[in-house]
Amino acid sequence: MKRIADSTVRRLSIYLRFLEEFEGRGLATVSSEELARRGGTTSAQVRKDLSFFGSFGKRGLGYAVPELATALRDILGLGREWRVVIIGAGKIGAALAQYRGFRQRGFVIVAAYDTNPEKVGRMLEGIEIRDMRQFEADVEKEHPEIAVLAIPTEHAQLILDRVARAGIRAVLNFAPVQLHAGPDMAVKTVNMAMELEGLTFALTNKE
Amino acid sequence: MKRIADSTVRRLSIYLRFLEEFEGRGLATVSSEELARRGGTTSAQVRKDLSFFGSFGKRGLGYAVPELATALRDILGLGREWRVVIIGAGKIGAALAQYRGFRQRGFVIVAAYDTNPEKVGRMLEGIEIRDMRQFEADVEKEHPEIAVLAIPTEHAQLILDRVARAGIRAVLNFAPVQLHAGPDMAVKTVNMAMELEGLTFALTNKE
DNA sequence: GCTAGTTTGTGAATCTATTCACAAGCCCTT
DNA sequence: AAGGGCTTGTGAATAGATTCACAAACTAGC
Repeated sequence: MKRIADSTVRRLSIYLRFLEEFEGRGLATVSSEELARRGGTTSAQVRKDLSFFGSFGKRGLGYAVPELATALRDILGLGREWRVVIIGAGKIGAALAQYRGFRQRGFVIVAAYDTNPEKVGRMLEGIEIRDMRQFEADVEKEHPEIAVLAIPTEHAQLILDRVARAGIRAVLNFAPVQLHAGPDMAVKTVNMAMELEGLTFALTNKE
Repeated sequence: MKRIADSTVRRLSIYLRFLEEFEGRGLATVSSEELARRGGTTSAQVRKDLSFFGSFGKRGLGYAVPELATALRDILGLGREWRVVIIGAGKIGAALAQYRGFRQRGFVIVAAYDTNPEKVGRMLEGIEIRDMRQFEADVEKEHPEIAVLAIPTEHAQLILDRVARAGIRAVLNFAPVQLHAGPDMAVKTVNMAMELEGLTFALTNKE
């Protein structure tokens, strides 16, 4: 398959969100124009994005809402459940563990891990906190597909390597550090400090 | 000033992080090649990024670490303190309130706001939780520059409008929704569900 | 079943970002 | 002070993403 740009995938997520809203309201069809307005882009962009994956619309009419939603869920891999482990049972881990957006989208958090013996054995928002030492054994048994790193910067690369060796191929990283991984890994970093710096840059260099 | 791409600003943040690490280790100079390797880009990209803002290096030698760090802090607007308010004293608000990366970078969280009377008056990680009803009056007195939205999706656009009307020009949004704001506003959205969807897309469409 | 009014799908054109490639400048050695 | 070895800064070339623009395909009204 032709390589799809990251920005395209992000927009597909956005479109899907609106489609689900429309689905809830019982709307039957939607035009690229309407999706574009809501998503802050252009109708040509919407059509181009969709055209990478097929022909979903009817000329003169638009897109059938439930069908397009299903198609997008398929494309994004959301037609199934994904098992997620959270590594790091601190405040960020807790915020993620209770985040409604995850379960809504089919992400099931199977466990949290920590090295702190004070925390191991307790619960984090209803999720069991396990000893990081049993991580590899658990992964072999339970086969989670995604790991979320909510740990201090200094351990992030080490833990990423462990996660990769254990066989998990997708990682969402919240440590404010650039991680390096092999080409078979999908790693996304959410760096809140960096986002804030984008804002201060904008404030500082305003016209 | 010529418009600078978002991706360029992100990379400047990354370079700055490495420079600060090098500064701590007492290294005097660094080459674009070295910065590129650490930051996962190319040396030409590093030099091009910096060239938008001036000439910071010495040919044959590289960049003086402390000087370049200072220059980048200046460019990114990090040479000063920024006052931040957190709106929403839930789990995400708590995670942000205690996030070390912020204070390290000169971001001072002056207050958190919530509408829940149970929470108002209590503390969130050492930060006072105030009634959202006093938000506008407080902003007029204290002039925070940045608002962080850690609130449910359904209120996000309404609160953004209030924040804008109160005179705050920069917003970091954690609600998983596309927000619309005037051109004088700088709004960044961190959408964790969307990042996860980028991962499931990668896992699903692997070669 | 014909016409008017829409809206898609997609090549071509444009715009933006990245990479190439090399002259110019600096340090160090001799 | 001259030559060799690096590394920057930057136009030119390339690659990538977005927008334009229009033929093709559909609906509805008559």
